[in-house]
This record gives sequence, C-alpha cells and structure tokens, in this order.
Amino acid sequence: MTTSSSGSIETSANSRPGSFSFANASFTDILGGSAGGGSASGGYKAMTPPSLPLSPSLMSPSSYFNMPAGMNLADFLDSPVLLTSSIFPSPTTGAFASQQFNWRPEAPVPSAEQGGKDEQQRQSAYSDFSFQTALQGKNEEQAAQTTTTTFQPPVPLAPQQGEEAYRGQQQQPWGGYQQPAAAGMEASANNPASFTAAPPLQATSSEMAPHAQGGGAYRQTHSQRRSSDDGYNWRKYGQKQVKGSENPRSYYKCTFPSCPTKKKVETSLEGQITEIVYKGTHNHAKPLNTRRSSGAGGAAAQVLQSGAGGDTSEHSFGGGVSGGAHVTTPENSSASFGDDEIGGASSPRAGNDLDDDEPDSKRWRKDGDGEGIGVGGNRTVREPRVVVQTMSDIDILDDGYRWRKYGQKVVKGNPNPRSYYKCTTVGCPVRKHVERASQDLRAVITTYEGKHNHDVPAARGSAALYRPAPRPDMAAAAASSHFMANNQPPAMPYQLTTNNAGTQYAPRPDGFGGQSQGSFGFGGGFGFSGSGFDNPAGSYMSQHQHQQRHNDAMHASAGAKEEPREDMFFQHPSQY
DNA sequence: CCCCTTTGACCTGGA
DNA sequence: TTCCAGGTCAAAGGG
Repeated sequence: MTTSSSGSIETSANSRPGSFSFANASFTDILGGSAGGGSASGGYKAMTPPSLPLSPSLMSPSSYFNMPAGMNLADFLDSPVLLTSSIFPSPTTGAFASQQFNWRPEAPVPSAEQGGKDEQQRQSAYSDFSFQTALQGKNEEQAAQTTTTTFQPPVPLAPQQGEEAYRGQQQQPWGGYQQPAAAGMEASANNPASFTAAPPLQATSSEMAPHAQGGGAYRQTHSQRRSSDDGYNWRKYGQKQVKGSENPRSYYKCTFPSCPTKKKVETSLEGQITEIVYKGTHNHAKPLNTRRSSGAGGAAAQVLQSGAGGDTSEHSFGGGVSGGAHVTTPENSSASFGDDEIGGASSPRAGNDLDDDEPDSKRWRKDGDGEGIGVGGNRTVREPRVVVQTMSDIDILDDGYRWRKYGQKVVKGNPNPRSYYKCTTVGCPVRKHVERASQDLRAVITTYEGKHNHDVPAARGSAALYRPAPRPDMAAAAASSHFMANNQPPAMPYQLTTNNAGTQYAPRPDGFGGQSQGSFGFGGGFGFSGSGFDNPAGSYMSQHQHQQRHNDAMHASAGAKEEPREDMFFQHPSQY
C-alpha cells in the first residue's frame, strides 16, 4: 500500500499498486478505535499485503513508512496486513500495538448478507477505521516504551511518489506496517496520539518487529465491520466453534482456481463479524464481478480488500482512507481489525498467509509448519474486529529473503498465534515462525529452521530495498525499528525475542548467528530513527528485546534445520 | 446444473 | 503416549 502518503510498496510477489489514504482520518481514528487492541497479536507482521489500496494521503510512505522493497503501496493497501502493519506501530514496541484496525462503521456491522451493500458503507466506514494492535493491554507501556519511531504526520503523497521516496530511502515500508499493526494498535490504545495522523506516530519496534516477522499476520480489529465484500469470491469450507470464544469461526477459501487465500471469520451470535483473519495472498486480480462474498467473512474481507482493492476505490480507513488505488489482491497481508482486544490473541492472529498451494492446515501441518491462524486469547469482542493478515505469502523479508506464510496457530501456553513462514525460493527448506511471547507481548520470538540454499533474492522492487538480510541482530533491531536497510540473510538460525525493553539476540549455537551489518533505520519515514534501529543487533535495545530462543528441537532437528532465525519485525517491508 | 453452506468426521500438531 | 484443539475434508442439502 502505499501507505498513506506516498509510498507504494511493491511486494515481491504480490505487490500491487494501491494507495491508501488516510487522508482524512486521523491515525487515531484509524488505529484507534479500540484501545485494547488485541494484545499480543497486535501486530504481526506485516507482510505485504498485496492489494489493499490505500491512498497515500495521510502518510507519506517515505516519510512514514518504509516500504519493503518490492512492495507497492497498492499492495499494502490491499493487504490487510499492510494496513495494519504498515500503518501502525510495531507490535513489538507496542507503540501502536494497541491500535487495531477498527473499522467502526458508523453503521452496525453488516451481516454477511448485508455485505454486498456494505461497500458503500465501507467507504464511510473506513473513515472510521481504527487499527488496533493486539497488544493493547500492554500497549500503553509498550507504546510508551516502544515507540521508538515516530511517525510524523502523514503527508499525503501520491503512491508512486511514496514509492519512490520510499525506495530512495530504502526504508522498509512494512516496518511501518507492522508496527502499525501490532504496535500501532497498542499504541493507539496507549497512545492514541501516536497514531493520529497529525501527531507523529511512534512505532514501537519490538512489537512491530514481531509482526513483521510473523509475517504479518496481524490482526486488526475494527470495531465495526462493515462488511461487505472484499471483492473476492469465497467459499466456505468449514465452520467450527473455537474454544474460548462464543463466536463460531467460519473458514473460507478464495474460489479463484489455484488461489490459496483463505480467511477465517468469526461472527457473533448476532451475526456480526467479530473478526476476520486472512491467510495467504490472492494470486489473481479481484474479480470484476463479485458474486457474493461469503457471509460474514465476506463482508469483512471485503472491506479490507475493497479498501485495498483498487477497484473499489476508495475506502478510507480510518478516517479517511481513500482508496486509492488498490489493488486487488490483497491478500498478502493480513491484518486484523478488531475490536480491541488486547491480547494479543486477537490481534495476533493475523497472520496467516497462505501457503501457496495449500493452505490447509493439514498440509501445513504436514509440512510441519504451521498452522492456521491462531486466535488470540480472549477476545472480547466488543466490536467486530476484522483481522486481516497479509503477510502474504511472500515476502517477508526481514532478512532479505522472501517468505511465505503458510500457517498460523495458537500454541498452547501462549495465547499469541505463531505465524509460520517458508522461504519462497524453490527448493529452499528454510522456515521460520514468529510468535509473541506469552509473558510479554512485547517480546517476539522468531525461530528459523534450516539454512537457505540460495542467495538472498534480489529485491523485487528495488534492489536497494532488499539488501542482504540483516543479521539477526540487525533484523531484530530492524524489526523493531522497523526496518530496514540492509538485510542480510542471517546465516544462522537463531531466534530473537524482542520486546520493548530491548532486543536481544543471540546466535544460535549452531553458529548460525547472524551478524548485523547494515544499519536499519527507518529512514525517513517513520522517523524511526530509532534508537536502536541503527544499531545492529544487539545493541538495539530500544524496543524490542530479542531473545533468541533456540528451540532445541529445532536446532536439534536442525542439523537439518539449521536455519537462521531472525526476527524482524520490521524487517523489510517485504516481509511485512 | 452450478455454487454455496452446513455439518460431522478426520487429520495433525502441541501440551 | 494420550488428549485436546484447531483446521480441513467431503458428503448432503438448499437456492
């Protein structure tokens, strides 16, 4: 998306042009709504949402967000994730975490059925959009702490401009996104101001980072969903009552042939959508004619997408996002809009991307990966939340590699969902998963498995953007900080945990540790200068703590698994 | 006939 | 190893 202002981000795979404008809306509005953003989840990473169209108006990408190389603003826009993430503060930091996407529709959330009509509403709705990050509860603290970066008032920019700017800066867009997502949300909660358009936004790195890594699943909740279609056609393939939630969860798949995109929609007893989580990215344009969207899910989804989607045109998120362009596909990113919830649970959800191929959880499982989307802990859904996750499959790049989210799941012991990503390079066995620490939402743990058997992919969009993956350290830092700059692929597997406190990063025993090289920074945009951002790794304390966890298991397996682990919340936009 | 929803069973992973 | 929970499959039914 471009983010608001200008930047357009190209996501590697998914990039699509879109513009997101928050022009009218204030971030607070956008993010804000509910303070409580899902806690943990707040932001996940962002991926590149492919399709959300965002109009750049509010924030200039360049300034505010850095878009991952390759990403187009449009993409961001499209992807829910982007929205959240991009816009919001990083989850880790929590700065924005609280913010979730809240679409607070003026009108009550339309039921699925209503969805069709909702579009109009949506538009209006967007204005209300608030992004909340999952971690609300923590948010405040985090927000304060984390917010390392500040978002300056968004300056509307043309998407393209944004991109250019962005690229020029080489900032990572996603970082922004991610942040927004998680952090942002929270932040909002905590610091509403942070997100308000006018005021500088702060992004917390830590949170953001996670999200970023996570791939972005974010969840944004938006209070009200106006559901409408997102412009894609969905088929419901399952429904289940999820434990811990009164609301039944419905599973939808994009009906487009070979499109791996899925979404989970939770609806309240009243029929309102309380949460939507997207997984995967659409590998096709939005159908011209949307037949119908699946029920609730559809609605929410639609909203997002539509927002994202170019076609639709304008959707304003938050106050005003007007859609700029949009793209149709969305889906990479996922964002969740939701109520607020704090906990990460809700927010965290986001992120699932799809696998490419098969999204199904089973497969994921087979792959060993991931899972589906996790639900956050509790959600209190006050308002309907929509989670969009965008990570798309693609890119995540914290480390410069491209990742595809193939699953997400809530693991016991941790209400926060763990996103699962795979390196998109054919034949490359590397996987990573990102999750927010249960104890400290601000802390994000990323675990890498396997070693890349290839070089860091060229940046999609701009070479500049993708640089070698930052080292883990860097990554972490970056993540937290948001970004960017160089990413070098971590050579080694490691895990990072970030939290507001700081990032700690430890190389894996294997020796896989990375080294940070580049500097991250949000360059321009966010202004994350971030304290820690620049610092590579370890030093980077600002907001994230990165702890490495090693999974023994992973490592163990690793031999095979040698994987580098990284986190990056903010890694690259791409990731997000 | 096509498409979608519903629904119970099955599969897989995590604890 | 077992249990639990989440996610998906696939048959059945409806529009």
